Amino acid sequence: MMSAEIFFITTAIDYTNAPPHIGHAYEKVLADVIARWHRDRGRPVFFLTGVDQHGQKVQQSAERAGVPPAEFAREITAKFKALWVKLGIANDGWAETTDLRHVAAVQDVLRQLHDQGDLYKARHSGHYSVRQEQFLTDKERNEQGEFGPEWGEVVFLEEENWYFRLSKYRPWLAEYLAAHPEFVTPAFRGTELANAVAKEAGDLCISRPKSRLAWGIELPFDRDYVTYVWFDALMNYATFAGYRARDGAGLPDFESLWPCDAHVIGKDILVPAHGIYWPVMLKAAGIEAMPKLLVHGWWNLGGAKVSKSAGNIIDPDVLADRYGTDALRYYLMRDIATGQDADFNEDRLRTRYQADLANDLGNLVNRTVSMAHRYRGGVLAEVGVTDAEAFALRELGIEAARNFDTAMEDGFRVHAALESAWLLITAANAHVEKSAPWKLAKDPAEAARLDGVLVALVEAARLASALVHPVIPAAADTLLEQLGFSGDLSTQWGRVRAGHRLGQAAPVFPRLESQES
RNA sequence: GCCAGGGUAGCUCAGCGGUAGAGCAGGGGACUCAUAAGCCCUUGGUCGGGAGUUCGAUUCUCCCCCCUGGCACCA
Repeated sequence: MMSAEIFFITTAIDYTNAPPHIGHAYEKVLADVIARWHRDRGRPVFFLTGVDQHGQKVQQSAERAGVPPAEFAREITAKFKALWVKLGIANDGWAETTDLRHVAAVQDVLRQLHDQGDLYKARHSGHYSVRQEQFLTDKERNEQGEFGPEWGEVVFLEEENWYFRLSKYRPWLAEYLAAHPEFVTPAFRGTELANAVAKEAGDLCISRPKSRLAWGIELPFDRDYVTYVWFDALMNYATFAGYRARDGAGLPDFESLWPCDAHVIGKDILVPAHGIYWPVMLKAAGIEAMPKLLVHGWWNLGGAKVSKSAGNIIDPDVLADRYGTDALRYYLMRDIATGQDADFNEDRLRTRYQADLANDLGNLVNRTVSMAHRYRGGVLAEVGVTDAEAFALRELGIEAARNFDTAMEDGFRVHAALESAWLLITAANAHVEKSAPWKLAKDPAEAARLDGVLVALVEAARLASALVHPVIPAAADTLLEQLGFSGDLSTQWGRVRAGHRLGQAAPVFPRLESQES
């Protein structure tokens, strides 16, 4: 009953019409880092991610590939799952929208909304592109007022569809946003959303006739239709958290998870999907507790948006192979301010790896472990803080740990958190130079001081490793193992006990070969 | 067009009311435990332009200029 509140975090589910790129990877790593950070601090976490498998583009891509949509979606899904394993994404739940448990819950919600009068059927007529399979609006007309050749054959079509009474809930949403500035992080995205809500009008079309799109969840009250995108995709955050799940379905207990503490999404799907449709859907379904959104920016390439059509896709799988999972995770977290855009640059990745991971952190641990072995046979004496410099390092370590957590709590500013960890790492490296253990080792009268220096360095290296663990989990585990603190993720200073034995030193971040890649 | 973000050292970017910051790159130095890593010192900026508020503005307000997005189912 009084168990610690579970931190529930999700990512957008990825669309299975094409393989993953760097943007997908960034989002999952960001969510994973936040999840791991909570776990490392002892808070229970439920981390949900997954794939969106239905819809028109999947159906089209499948047709082009000459396979059934289910099979096509399954193949792409496998690529996503494999990449998440490779990148160390430690999700607790996995959402696939073709999952029958999801389908049943979605249909149940649709049935309720239908019963309570929130859905209605209406006839729409207009210009329709056969090639793009969508209705066109005046926005698609060119300067001459015509639909361009990119739309192919355009016909006038009349079609009946089901609509959700979004407009009915708009006043409620506007009020909710005004009263809950914490709904969206960062704040400026909240402003953007509020502006959009003020302009939003009309209802939401939520169906497609099966004659036009068969690959979707059937409307339980009108079997000629499937539900289109929103109720299918957005509901995943609730259905895979156990919403309306049957006993024994193998899903979590919804009551203990909801509301979601962070829906990690890209800036492109805040308005209108997650910022408008999603809260209104929840409200209509009778869920009062609203989730929170964490909206991240994009990785651009040379200032240009990454897109398939521009042909500048960056393959995270290749990067992970080339530099290692942790190096890629570190770069993705360090070189972007959460919420902002950044420019992806492989040279920067290499520089970050070399300077930060190999030279600063890796070398700190390596030289520390090495000296402990060389001067003390790998066993430390228990020594309190003996001199002013060691005391200053300890103070700095305590401050770094505090600042790390503050940065994470305050808008999930991972880049700032890492910066504070690196202040400690840099200070520890400086401490080596200032105390010059190699000199102390030559003077038996300085034995106690040498003990103190080694203890302080091990403490600092251990604390730094524990702090960065959420970002570079595998490497941090190895660093801690070398320091003789396997699995100790405490962010307290003062873990060394008398007789503490260190592991063996070995470079955790080998220098990059000078190469053109 | 509307809305938003960005314009800060050669490069990539933090900061956002109180004498301009980091990393990388460049220059110099002392050292040797270590992945020839690390440490110390250092060159370098009228913080896009203009006006205003203020004792004081890179930081707030207004105007303008450039770039990038969102407003259309691409993280």
